[in-house]
Amino acid sequence: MGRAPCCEKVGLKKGRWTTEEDETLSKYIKANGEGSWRSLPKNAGLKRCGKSCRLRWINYLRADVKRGNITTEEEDTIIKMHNSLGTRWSLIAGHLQGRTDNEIKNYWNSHLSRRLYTIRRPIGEDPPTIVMDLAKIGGGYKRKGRTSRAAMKKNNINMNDSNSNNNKTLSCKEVLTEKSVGKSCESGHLIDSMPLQEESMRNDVELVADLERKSMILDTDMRVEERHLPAQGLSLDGGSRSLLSEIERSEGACLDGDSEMGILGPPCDLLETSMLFWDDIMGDGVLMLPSENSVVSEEKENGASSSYREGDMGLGSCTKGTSSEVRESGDMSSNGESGEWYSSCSTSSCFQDSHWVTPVDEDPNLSYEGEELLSWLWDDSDINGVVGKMVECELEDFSAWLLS
DNA sequence: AAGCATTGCAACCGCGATCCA
DNA sequence: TTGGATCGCGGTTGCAATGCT
Repeated sequence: MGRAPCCEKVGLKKGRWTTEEDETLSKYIKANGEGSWRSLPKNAGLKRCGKSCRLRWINYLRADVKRGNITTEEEDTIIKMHNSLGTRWSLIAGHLQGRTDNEIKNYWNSHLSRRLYTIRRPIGEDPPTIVMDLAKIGGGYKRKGRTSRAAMKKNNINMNDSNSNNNKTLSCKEVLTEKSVGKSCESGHLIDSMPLQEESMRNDVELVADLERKSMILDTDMRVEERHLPAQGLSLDGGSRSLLSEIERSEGACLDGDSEMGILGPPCDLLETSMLFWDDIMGDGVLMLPSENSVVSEEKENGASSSYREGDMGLGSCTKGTSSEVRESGDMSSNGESGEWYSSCSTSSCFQDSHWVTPVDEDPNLSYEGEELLSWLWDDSDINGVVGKMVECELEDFSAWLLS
């Protein structure tokens, strides 16, 4: 026997709520309080499912629901917390007063997940993981379809501002390797349609770096031993502490109370499989290491050898598929030349299973050579060739900046 | 002006967690 | 202890609105 329906569906209204329904629901809850959602519609005289009533109340009718644009500060918080928590929207919403999980989820799916794009390298290859802000990179990207409602209200959106200052525009088709485009993904079609401005590259990289630096700082907040924080000018506020508690609870098995780094310290022998992140490139000196309990899988096909931590894919989920599947799914990683691609969701994949964080200056072993990194960036053998080719747009500036 | 493509977001759905008799 | 009821969450869908051709 299947699960009983949450409510009697016959005769119930679905779809958008009317003003009258909103008023009825609001009046009833103000008079009787929240709860008893199953019986609420009947008692209130609404032809709605109890779940629908609850959703409507929580997301829109409650007095403390904050409407309007997500601010840049809120956006930062969402990005940071998503890095740490993944898609635990209700938890994230708990740290944004007046915002609902549904709103944040929608904002992420419609804005941030499209904008932030992670290019990652299988571990074991001294890999940077680079998060690129496609919206920024594609400064001249013209979107189709509706703009945000908030933006429409303001009626001042101008997606093409960056065009005006650029002399030469390269299409991404010219910039990306054929192979990369062929293995493009959801973001790929975005790239495909976006002109890439040489002039804006440096600014774009800096913007992304700044964005990621902020994320990294929060990750540092959450994961590094607290005694390291003052040296970085950081401290744990109340929200961070509670968040840390959540992380500890959810990742209990990953905590290593005996490690020399304290609450979330890294065993040094994990350095071999370390992952360098964008902030490393930026010189922030923060190294993230994989979690101890991550599974390392080996893929050796067609002569290509690489390893991948399956746990990287966000809260334990990992999908492996063909390029066409990846194309549908968003972020991606290659396992080399095997033709198989791993898809993941959003920037969180960089962090969620990277449980160990330490300032580089705490450990002299944690270093890398900029030249090697640049060499890797130039590698045209797989997806990273995308980066190489993008860098090609402004190689001199990028090289000077990278090695400075 | 019409039709199509695309987006943003409200709402729905299924399922696991929790409550409680 | 058990099982039904309820809650809460995250993923997904549907569609109105908008821009582009």
